[in-house]
Amino acid sequence: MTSLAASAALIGDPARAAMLQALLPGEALTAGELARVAGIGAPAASAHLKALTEGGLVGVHAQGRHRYHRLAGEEVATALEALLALPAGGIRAPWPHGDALRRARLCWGHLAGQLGVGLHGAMAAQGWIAPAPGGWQATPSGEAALRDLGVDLGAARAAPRFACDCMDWSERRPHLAGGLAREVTAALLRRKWLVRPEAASERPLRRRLLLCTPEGARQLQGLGIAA
Amino acid sequence: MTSLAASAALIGDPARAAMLQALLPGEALTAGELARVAGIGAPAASAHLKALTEGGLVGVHAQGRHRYHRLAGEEVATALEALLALPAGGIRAPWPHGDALRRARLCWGHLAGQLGVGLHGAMAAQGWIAPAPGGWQATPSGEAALRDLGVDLGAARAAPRFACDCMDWSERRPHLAGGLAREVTAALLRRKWLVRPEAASERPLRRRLLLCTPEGARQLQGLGIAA
DNA sequence: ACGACGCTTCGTCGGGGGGTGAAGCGTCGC
DNA sequence: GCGACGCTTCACCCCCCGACGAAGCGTCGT
Repeated sequence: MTSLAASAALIGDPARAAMLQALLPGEALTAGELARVAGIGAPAASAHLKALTEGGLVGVHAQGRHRYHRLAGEEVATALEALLALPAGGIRAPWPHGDALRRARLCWGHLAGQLGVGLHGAMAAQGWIAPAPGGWQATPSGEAALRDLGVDLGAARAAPRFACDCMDWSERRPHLAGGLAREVTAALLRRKWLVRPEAASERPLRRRLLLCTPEGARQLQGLGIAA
Repeated sequence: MTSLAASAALIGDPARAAMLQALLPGEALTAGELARVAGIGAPAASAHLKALTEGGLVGVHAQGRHRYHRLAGEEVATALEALLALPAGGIRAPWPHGDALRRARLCWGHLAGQLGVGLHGAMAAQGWIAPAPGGWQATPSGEAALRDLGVDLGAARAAPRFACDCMDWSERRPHLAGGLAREVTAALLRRKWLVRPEAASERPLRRRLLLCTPEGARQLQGLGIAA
């Protein structure tokens, strides 16, 4: 079996693909979480994760009775994103976890989903951020606008990365990540433009759900972010 | 089935992967050629090609009783290259077609394989070529050196693309493509540094084999190309 | 020390997908 | 027009892979 076929076959199983997609944002997830994401039982998930690990696509880190899995490297994320960019039969498969999660959710503490991608585009379009080596920097006018929004730029700069792209698995386009993205998200939550649902379900994906308030929708639309 | 799993599963079959790999350089191949490359019968190849076409990975062009297949687009090549860059079990699978083909072969009329990749690196390292939008340009000193080699730069510039990168599937690194690469290869063949084997086998891959003469190995080594 | 919990391994089963051979269809060459 | 040729479709078979249940192992909480 050639290397190409082996790698692709590893990703090509629906359960493994769901796991990898869940790992794409960079978070490390436990075997149980990945089993629920993939919609399979623990034994099947264990077998899949073993295959992914032995295939060099996933790295494992044992911590107590949990085993945390993450993508093995940058090339793996690159390959997954390249595959996500393919037409795949021409029809975008419906995302099984509902529209709400696709609309807005947390990804490493920052906003992802339609709103995350929209926010990224709007910030770039309005000149709040400009490309910089390894990511983005804030422009002077952007700093002023962000401060008006209540963003703590000092906290944002304290993060290891100020602002960089993070592939959004539901939108297939990058949203903003890094300290800036986290602080912007925090500011939007403080302003109650976004809220976390009351009863966070036990399902890991649901725990990341964000809801956009009517006031938030109005304000974000005013900033040029498509509702 | 999510889009990721569907695309990857399409590539993940050994026969389909072999076909896609054969199409990676950009050449259009007939169903029969692809069947031989994949080592399967015509019916199986037909089914695989139908799946690849319906999946949007491959495009078809009927010409007489032949049906020519090529990769559907740039994104497909990108995805394949990203997958080829993965460790795939940590071990590079042995290339079943022998070392000779990996060492030097034709790819769209230009040199590929170890020598192709090495030539590309040497030309860049010695400042013969410099990055340009969409590919490479020849520097003044490079033009002189190339003319000394007997390269017809006029013919090279007449090609639709002068010089650009082409992913080398055996080396996993780019070699030089475009009009310049084709003319350089022609010059090396004229100088008998490279020769085509006497009896070109009927197997399509063997038809592209190039052999490096002792004189050629010496000369190329003098140019900084690893033997 | 005991049970609860997370995860893995083993054994077993079932379904789907890839393979071939035979047949059918359209195109090329004499 | 006839066979040769390239390719596709059809029917069929078989193997492999992924699912689950039960059991085992190690870790955490009390």
